[in-house]
Amino acid sequence: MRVLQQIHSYILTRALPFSTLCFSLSKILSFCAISPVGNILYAERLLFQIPNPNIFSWNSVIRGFSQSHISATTQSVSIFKRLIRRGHPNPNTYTLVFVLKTCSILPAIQEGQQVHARVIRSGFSTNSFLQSSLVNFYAKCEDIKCARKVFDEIPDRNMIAWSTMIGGYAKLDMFNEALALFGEMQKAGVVPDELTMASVVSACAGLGALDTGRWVHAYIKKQRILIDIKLNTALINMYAKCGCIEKAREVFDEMPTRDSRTWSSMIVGYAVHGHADDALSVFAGMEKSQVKPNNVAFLGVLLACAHGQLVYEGQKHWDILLESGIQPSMEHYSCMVDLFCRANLFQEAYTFIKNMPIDPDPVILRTFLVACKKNKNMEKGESTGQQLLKLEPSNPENYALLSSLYASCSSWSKMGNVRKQMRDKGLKTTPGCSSIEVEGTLHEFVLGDWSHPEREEIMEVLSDVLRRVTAFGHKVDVSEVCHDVGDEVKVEALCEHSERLAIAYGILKTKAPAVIRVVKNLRVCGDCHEVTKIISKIYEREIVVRDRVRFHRFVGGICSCKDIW
DNA sequence: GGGATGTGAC
Repeated sequence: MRVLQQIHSYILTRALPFSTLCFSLSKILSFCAISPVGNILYAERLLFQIPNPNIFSWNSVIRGFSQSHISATTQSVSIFKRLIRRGHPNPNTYTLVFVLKTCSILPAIQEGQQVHARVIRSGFSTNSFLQSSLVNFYAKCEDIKCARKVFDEIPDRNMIAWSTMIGGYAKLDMFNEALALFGEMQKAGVVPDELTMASVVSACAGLGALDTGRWVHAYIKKQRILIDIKLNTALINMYAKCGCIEKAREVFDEMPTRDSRTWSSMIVGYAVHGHADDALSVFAGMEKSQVKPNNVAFLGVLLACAHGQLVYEGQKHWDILLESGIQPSMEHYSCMVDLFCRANLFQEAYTFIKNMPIDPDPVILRTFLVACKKNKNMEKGESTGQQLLKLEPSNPENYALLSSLYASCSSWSKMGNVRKQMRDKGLKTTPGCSSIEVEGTLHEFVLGDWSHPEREEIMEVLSDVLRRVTAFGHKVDVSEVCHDVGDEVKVEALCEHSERLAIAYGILKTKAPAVIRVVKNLRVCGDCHEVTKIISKIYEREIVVRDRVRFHRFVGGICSCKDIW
């Protein structure tokens, strides 16, 4: 940089002709216009010293700002606007690609749309770089329909265009669409690269589609597609999300180098599988290999401690988090509250929430409300519940939780009141739902829906499971679930959880030593894993329960109870 | 002379 500045002053002092000056300065510009921000600011100053900067000079600065730190990105668009106002030189395809990139990062929807119009007006519509850039821009702005429209209008789509569209779907949780398009890409005979495959693997993870995921992994190997850190990380995540934590570990172990995302994926994978000790040892390994733990790694380790009821370890890692200089997010606070609540440290949870520097969000309040219910603490529970109803008056889970608090304290009239409020507002809770794949067919179990053709047999297995688990010495806790029967409000002691139905079905349908994989659409409790281990011993089946809480964030905290069985 | 696509989360 210093050398470049010297060359710059040399050019100025020699009073070289304008044309030479412009050309030399644009060379300097292209070098300067690479991060960090300081260089780009220098490049920008240079740009406006040139009497008639050519398009290359403009492009260098626009590109430089689009690749720089996020805070300087808007500068990229404003320099483009300045170029347009001047009226000369005319932006070329490179200019528009750089601006579209910026618009997709910000995102700047209106500006991007104007660039799109300019692409058409300038007759650049057939430029493949601009086509992909436009698809990417609309996908990043979450206007997936527009992205698809641009994509469909490309006559000869190259690999990047396919890859961009597939990635766009995957980012927006449209996993089925992503996989379907990948199928079409193969039909079209276009060979994907490792970036395409990362999106495809991530789509399999999102769907919990283990069979497809395995096939995709084999395909990557067969096609000799480069498996880099990012693709490996996506594979770890996919296997972990599909309930195959051992395979996730295998991929992890075989990696030559790992970055912070790789480590945190493995930690989170163990955490959600209830393998608290493994999560802790991977975290320790991360520190040892001198990869700085990021916020997700801490999130994973705290989640693992909460699930495994490792209060001491959780608090220890909370202190490490504070020392690391990472600003704890709401999610980190949420994990700590969950940690105390699951361990039944009611007072600690209360004090922790009170001392938080930010106001607790609804997830934390729900977690605490469940703890209030368990401790039959009417006073704190009622105020927490009211706080929740104020914050989220349209979330049925809040009403359900408050009413079950009243039920636990036998305040039937108050409970009826809350239920009535809920009815008057037309709110209904989403029932828990779990699914299991048996011989290629997906069976879904929705709580309260007993229309399954084999319900009698499932019930038989279920009572057998309950009897044998109790005999094994595990304390079977029965949760109270409120049921509306017409106008009459009745409390029934039920102990229904949808993953139990799915597991029972798995036991009914398989013979030892089958692997039973269940995907639950709500958060799985830590205790569930413990009891699942017992069942798998009794029935000689390997049972894996994975949750998909990512898609149901709004119910966070609702399963924060120990009484899964 | 410079350009488009990907991974983790309560």
